[in-house]
Amino acid sequence: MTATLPSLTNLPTQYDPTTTEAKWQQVWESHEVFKADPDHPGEPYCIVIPPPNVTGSLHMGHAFEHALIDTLVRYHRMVGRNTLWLPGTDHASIAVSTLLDRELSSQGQRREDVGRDAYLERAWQWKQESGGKIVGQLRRLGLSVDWSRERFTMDPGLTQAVMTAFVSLYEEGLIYRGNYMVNWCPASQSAVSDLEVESREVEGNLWHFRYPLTSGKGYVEVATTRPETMLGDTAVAVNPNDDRYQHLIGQTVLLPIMEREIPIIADEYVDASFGTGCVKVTPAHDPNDFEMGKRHDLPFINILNKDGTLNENGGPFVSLDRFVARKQVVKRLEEEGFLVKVEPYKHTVPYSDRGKVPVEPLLSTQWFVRIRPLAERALACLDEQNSPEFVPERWTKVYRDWLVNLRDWCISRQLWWGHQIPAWYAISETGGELTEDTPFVVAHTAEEAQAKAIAQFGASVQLEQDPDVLDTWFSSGLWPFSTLGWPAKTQDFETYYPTTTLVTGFDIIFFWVARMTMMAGHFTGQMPFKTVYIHGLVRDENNKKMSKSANNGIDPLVLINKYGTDALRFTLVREVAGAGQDIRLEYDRKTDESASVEASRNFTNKLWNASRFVLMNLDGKTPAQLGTPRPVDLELSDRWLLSRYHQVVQRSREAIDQHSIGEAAKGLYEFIWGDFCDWYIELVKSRLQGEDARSRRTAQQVLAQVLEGTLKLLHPFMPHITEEIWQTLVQAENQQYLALQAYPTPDLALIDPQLEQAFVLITDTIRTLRNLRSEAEIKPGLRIAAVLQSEDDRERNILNAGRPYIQDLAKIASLTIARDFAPTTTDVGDVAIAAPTPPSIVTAPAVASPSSPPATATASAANTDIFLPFVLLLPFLLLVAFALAGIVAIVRLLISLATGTPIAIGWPQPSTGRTTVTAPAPLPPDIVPYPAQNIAGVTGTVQVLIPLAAVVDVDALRAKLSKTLSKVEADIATLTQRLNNASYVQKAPAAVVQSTRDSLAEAEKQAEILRERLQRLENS
RNA sequence: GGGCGAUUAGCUCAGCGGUAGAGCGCCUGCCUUACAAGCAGGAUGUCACUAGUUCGAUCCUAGUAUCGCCCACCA
Repeated sequence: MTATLPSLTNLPTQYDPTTTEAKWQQVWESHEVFKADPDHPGEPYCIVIPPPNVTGSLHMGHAFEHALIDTLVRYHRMVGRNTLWLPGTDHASIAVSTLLDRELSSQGQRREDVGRDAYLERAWQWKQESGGKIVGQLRRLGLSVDWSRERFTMDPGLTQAVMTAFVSLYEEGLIYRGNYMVNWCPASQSAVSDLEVESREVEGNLWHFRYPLTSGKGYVEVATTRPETMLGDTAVAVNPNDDRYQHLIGQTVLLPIMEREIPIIADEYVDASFGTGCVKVTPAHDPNDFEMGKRHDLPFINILNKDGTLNENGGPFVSLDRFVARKQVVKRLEEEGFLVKVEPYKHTVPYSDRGKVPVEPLLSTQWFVRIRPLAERALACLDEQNSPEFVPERWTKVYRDWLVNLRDWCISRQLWWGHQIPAWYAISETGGELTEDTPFVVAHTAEEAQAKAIAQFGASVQLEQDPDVLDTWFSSGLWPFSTLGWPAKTQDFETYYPTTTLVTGFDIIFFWVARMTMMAGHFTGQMPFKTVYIHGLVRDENNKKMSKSANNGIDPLVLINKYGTDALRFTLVREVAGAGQDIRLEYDRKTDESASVEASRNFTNKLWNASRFVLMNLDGKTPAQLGTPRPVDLELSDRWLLSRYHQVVQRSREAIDQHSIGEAAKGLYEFIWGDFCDWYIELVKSRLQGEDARSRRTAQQVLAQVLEGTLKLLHPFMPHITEEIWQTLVQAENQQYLALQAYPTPDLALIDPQLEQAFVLITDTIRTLRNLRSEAEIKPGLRIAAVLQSEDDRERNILNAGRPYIQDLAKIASLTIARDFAPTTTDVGDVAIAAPTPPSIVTAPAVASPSSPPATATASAANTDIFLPFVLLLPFLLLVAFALAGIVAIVRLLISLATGTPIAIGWPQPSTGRTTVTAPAPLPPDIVPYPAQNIAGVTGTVQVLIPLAAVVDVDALRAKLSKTLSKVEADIATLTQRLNNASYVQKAPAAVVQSTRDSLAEAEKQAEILRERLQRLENS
């Protein structure tokens, strides 16, 4: 047994998440509880983890995302699906390279100094040592992943998949190599993809230059934000329709400094209305100019080295850094009179995502994926089958628009850590050097490449593998199927592919989701997942995006250590009701406290203590040993709780099925804290302590049954605490886990809205009584008398059925339920002393329960504080009442008493149950005298009175009644107005109109009661 | 320049055509034998603004404002 059954009396009153969570994480993993089995019955349910970077450490985004995924996965596992959640990590080429390069440079070295092999050795060593950090931290989240299937993007199997994909795409002409303009990051000295570039708005300048016409007849004026690029200008362009410059087209200008004669060309790209309408053209350093250069067959002059310094084409500025050169170019142009003006100019500059420096558009030879065919296929799946389906739906458009505009993908990176490109160059064909024109072969392995090359170039061929590695996202794009064994047709792949749901953030739709759908569409012929659940970001306490650079991250481990994993997870998940919305996490950086996580922690504690209470009252029996309660034994509160329970079962399942995970979490919170703890547990206490063995047993059965079901319902959200309690509750044998139990199924026959509605009358009455007590400052422990009056038979029946509950929870010693008050007010004060001995039948309900001491005892206890003559007077008053009441009432009472027939109540019973009410009370007297001194409230059409010796504060009471009355009168006005509206009555649904009529009737009754109350107050 | 989201109690957020909800915070009273990480009671809102649709709008439509995000090659 994993959870020893603790001595119940010694269970701590505070739940300790730390040891409990560590214990279950260890047990689940070591017992391989979440190991998937392709032969398991049930429809497969598979999620692959969005692989975190090996460089990473756990941040709040991970915690949030994994909390969501784990909730889904655990739920579906319990629902009976054949479930696999596959974990793993991503090699993060650029991030790791940056890290290692920095380490090297701190030792005064560059990666070239140590060499590729040694560098990679360090990288792997680093991966072994610190790469596991994130995985260890993930374990603290208690995820139900299958660790036996953990993958890393550079595992042999996944590398095999990458090679297969590359070679196949190459052979199909979907990968090509060529000299094109790429985004060059001078910091990492590598090409980066369009996606790895972010635009930043900067306060820059716009420099205006004059380029003299070669003809000597004047100048053209151009403007630029990057003056140094003028060194590589090879043309000036104007719009072909720009009348101002028609005569210049075809002429030339003399490029200052470089003294190069360059043509004036006409190109549609130029916007005649912007600036002077003349544009300098630098085909090697600007994407638009590159296109113009191609259109007009201009020379491409590269002026930059890989590190961002100027090369030999930079003329006098060779080897200067690009930004130093910029200043000097401007200075020189100014000196030579070519600078027209400088104006401040706000514009966007592309920055490298990783390197955090401006990228340079640079011509270089790179590998590209021809993206259109792949994108078109993904688009077809989306348009024809809405696949994948995005939740929330609005992301579909974002995804779609991106695919439509997608351009070829540069996949080569001038780095060493990653999948080295499987292309081998026949350097022997180009004098032993690797040049742009060196012929090459593409192959899965070096051996295969050798064979291919020999066939092509002869036995003496010398090969050299392409030094570059692939963009990390190339391998990530294969993740949903490479992790399942592709390209091999493994059983895992056959069973779990395509996966079910991908859960990720919107920031990753382009990077990852689209790459996966494109790759999967091409290689597997289907979309890799059925749905994509897009969640929002976790923002900090100031609603700022958490980021490393802002240093505003909130460490999940700090909160886990303080409040527990379950509390943190529940907080994150319950916040997410509006799916896809960002969530804000409350946090105090001085104390590392979070009010919202604390609230969830308090909830775990509430569950813990409620469970303690149940366990302490089951006589050491398990739910199974106690068995299911017999329907005939179920009391009103039992049936109410079961109705509430089955409703929450139904709602939880529906909510999770619709990805409304937050709503499910909140529903469970309310059920557990509100229905189960605040009401049901309080209601059964007297039964558990009482002498009615059958009632006690039934209460135990219901408690046990509902607690166990609730633990199952809550388990996907709070896996540790529920497992811990459940193990104890059921005294689980070895290898039995809550995580593997069946998720509850609602029994719709037990959901009884009418019964719940009736119960609300009882709870509202209790609330009203408590309210009155509180306002009259009656001591909380004091048991008092109270009168409930309603003309409605049904209401009185309900109240009578709920009599023990009302007496227990509102601490009422003697409760009178009356149809009406006697027409005369009696001054009861003096008569009280002379009251005769009470007939025993009347006080029976109060005496029945040990928790309700006899009225006389209460009254004597009350004497010290508030004199309660009414209690003593009751018998006498009742005699008066009998006299005043009609014969009918007496007859009814006598019949009821004589036959012992239970009083039927006015709502339908479950088909299985007998129509009984267990409340032992006799039929209440119909008419009672009106207590002269009292405080009163109203709920529904029930008048609630507490007789007092003296009303403490008449003014306060009057004010309160007046306030309530005016509120009710306002309601009456609105409702009347609505009902007087003919088109409303005509057009609105009948049920709505009826409920309006009911509301009006009730409001009018309330008003009547309140007016009468006020009237009596004035008279007293 | 396009597109998206948000705007509801002091704070964090649910809700959604039929008389406004929760948690936290606040006020009052309680160590009531599961829980003070708790219990009971209480106060609090022009549902951003303006028009429209509707018998009826916090909810639907169209604008406006503020905040935030994404995308975009105007030198």
